[in-house]
Amino acid sequence: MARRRQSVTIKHVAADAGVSLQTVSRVINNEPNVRPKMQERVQASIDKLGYVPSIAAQRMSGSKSYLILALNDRERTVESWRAREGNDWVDQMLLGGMLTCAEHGYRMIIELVDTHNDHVEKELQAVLSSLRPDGVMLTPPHSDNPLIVKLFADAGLPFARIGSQSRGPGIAISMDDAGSARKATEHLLAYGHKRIGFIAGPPDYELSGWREDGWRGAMAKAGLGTAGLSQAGDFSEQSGSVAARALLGCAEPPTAIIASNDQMALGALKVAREMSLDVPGDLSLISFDNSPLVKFAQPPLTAIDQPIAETASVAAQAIIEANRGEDSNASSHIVQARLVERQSVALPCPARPAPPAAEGS
Amino acid sequence: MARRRQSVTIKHVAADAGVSLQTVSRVINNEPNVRPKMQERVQASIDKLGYVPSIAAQRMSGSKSYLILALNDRERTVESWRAREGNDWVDQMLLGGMLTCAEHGYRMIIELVDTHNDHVEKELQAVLSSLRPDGVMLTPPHSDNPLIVKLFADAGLPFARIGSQSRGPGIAISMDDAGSARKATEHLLAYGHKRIGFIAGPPDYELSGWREDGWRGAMAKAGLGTAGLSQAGDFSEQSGSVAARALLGCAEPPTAIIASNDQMALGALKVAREMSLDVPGDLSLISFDNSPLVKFAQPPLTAIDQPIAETASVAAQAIIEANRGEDSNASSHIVQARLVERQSVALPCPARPAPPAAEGS
DNA sequence: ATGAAAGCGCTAACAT
DNA sequence: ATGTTAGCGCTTTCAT
Repeated sequence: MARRRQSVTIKHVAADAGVSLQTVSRVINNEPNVRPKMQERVQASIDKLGYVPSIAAQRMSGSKSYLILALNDRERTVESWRAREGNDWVDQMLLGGMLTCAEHGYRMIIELVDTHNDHVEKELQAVLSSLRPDGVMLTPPHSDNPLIVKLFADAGLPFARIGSQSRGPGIAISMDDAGSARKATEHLLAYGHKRIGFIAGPPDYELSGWREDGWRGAMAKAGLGTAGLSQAGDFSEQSGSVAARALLGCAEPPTAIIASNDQMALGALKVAREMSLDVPGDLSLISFDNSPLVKFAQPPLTAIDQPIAETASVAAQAIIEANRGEDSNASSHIVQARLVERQSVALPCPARPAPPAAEGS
Repeated sequence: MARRRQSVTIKHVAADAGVSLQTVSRVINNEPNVRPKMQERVQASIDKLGYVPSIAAQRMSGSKSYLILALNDRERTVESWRAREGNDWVDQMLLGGMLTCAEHGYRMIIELVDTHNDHVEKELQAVLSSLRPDGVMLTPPHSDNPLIVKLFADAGLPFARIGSQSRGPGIAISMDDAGSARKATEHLLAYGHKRIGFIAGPPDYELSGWREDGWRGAMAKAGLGTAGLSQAGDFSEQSGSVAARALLGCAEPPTAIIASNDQMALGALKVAREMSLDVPGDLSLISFDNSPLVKFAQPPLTAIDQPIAETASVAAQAIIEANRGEDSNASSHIVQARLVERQSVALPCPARPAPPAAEGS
């Protein structure tokens, strides 16, 4: 029962082909100095015996581990899994990252890190020691964590910072946050909205700022003010509700709201319903991320799609290139996001027969 | 830039503690024959240097790899990821499997296998050779694939067959499919339904049969017939619609339907809407799986929750136990599923003030 | 263009 | 209870 079948090693291949281990190694790694005939003969043996090198052994002798780590925030990830609300960013990372890795013979391993813990560094160092990955993908909010970034930089390990635009070590990969927010704002502007509210994300996520900047920029360009039209949340539905209440409760409420993520948009939608505001009749709504959630909302929400899969794919490619020593001069990438139109945007309320306003018309 | 920081090895620890490599090794692995004093001294050095053994090296010298493979069907998984419809079984497997693995110092790696390929065996053999995992988790429809099962059995590798009840090598882990279907049926029965339709899954999934059996059993026990009340689908929404149309279009249509998965239930829901049948007013509906999808349906669907996370957790534990040589006498596990009540079940249509029936009252 | 030898970090088997 | 030796499967020197 315990007799584990001895698998075929480089020795078997060498013996079968009647060559030295070295030659087999050269063939495996596509190294020069092997005559086509040899190459062919060895390859035949490899195929015949079904030989596949052990990555443990490869790694041991100073070669690659063909492992790429994807670091996610433990608490946030586990919570999202438990909530079962259809948030699928891990799946999208797998879709983009794992498949791209596989294409190049790499493997992606998800690792959850506990940032609250004050031994983050130790924890990460431990993962590196035990797995010796060839590269790492950082996701927000780790992508801009100086401690973490420094650690990988010092380790001389290629790493990608997803959702980060800051300069510094590692490859920064972001979607065009400001541009996307601008796109959303312009979409609303085109519908004739003038008072467009914005629910921002928490300040420890850099992208919160970019998205807000994009909105502000588009408003300014249209000659519109933004005073009293911005509220910050923390990405939770709850906080979206609070922000929406503040926005909609003021003297001159917005006719449209852009929320920095789906959850907060859903929170805003709830508040609209409580206030008997029809979406999109009385209030237009655009959210960021486009997780499955918003497709099933009532009404389905128009959203900026965050291209997580593509981002992860680009990250994987960049890491693999770095591994090959191709010091890709591009140390930062931008992946474009697109606006997915659904049914939460319409002409602004005042443009249609509206209920009498509370005061001053 | 490329100067990869040399990480600390067992040698450094040994030198620092002034002992032999072996002693350090014994401490790491909690082996006997180390005096508490020594143990303490070595541990101090380990902590001080932040030493963590390299799993590559451990694996090389005949020890474990601390890697557990989770095999998923490539096509089905990728399709589900691309569809972005909130189907979260991969996340749930990670939630249950990965966290449990982590608790025991193991790591879970997701691997997608292409069953359509006729070299499945080669593909799997290659993964085994390259990764040398300590165990494998099989998911449907692989759990009952004789070729695959035989391969792992021959390799002497501990493996779990998730969603399988058949005897044979490996640890079979299933939710109580028949029991759950019975539970769903009884729930409907309790509401007074007599004609309860069933949309079965495709026959290549063994659980399709069990679920149908459970329904049939409960009906029989209640003295009710099932003739003309069953239709098979293939787990797609489309097939659910077809099945529902067949069921609802007959002379004596059911007042309630149980669908073997969420997608098919959604298909049935769509048909009900097309036929102007109110759910649950005119038709009660219960689905299987309880993916996020059904929470957001209109109305939210009552469903049997498939406890994927717990199942994966049990699988991981079983594999790890097998690794420890604890030949757990339990070669099969059953994880209970529960019924989540939402708003798609009500009294049967004829029991309430109903629109005049087509004929016979 | 090929092969032989040394060693990666660790543990199993054998001393002591 | 501790240390020594050999070897896991592979790649890197360094020969030839």
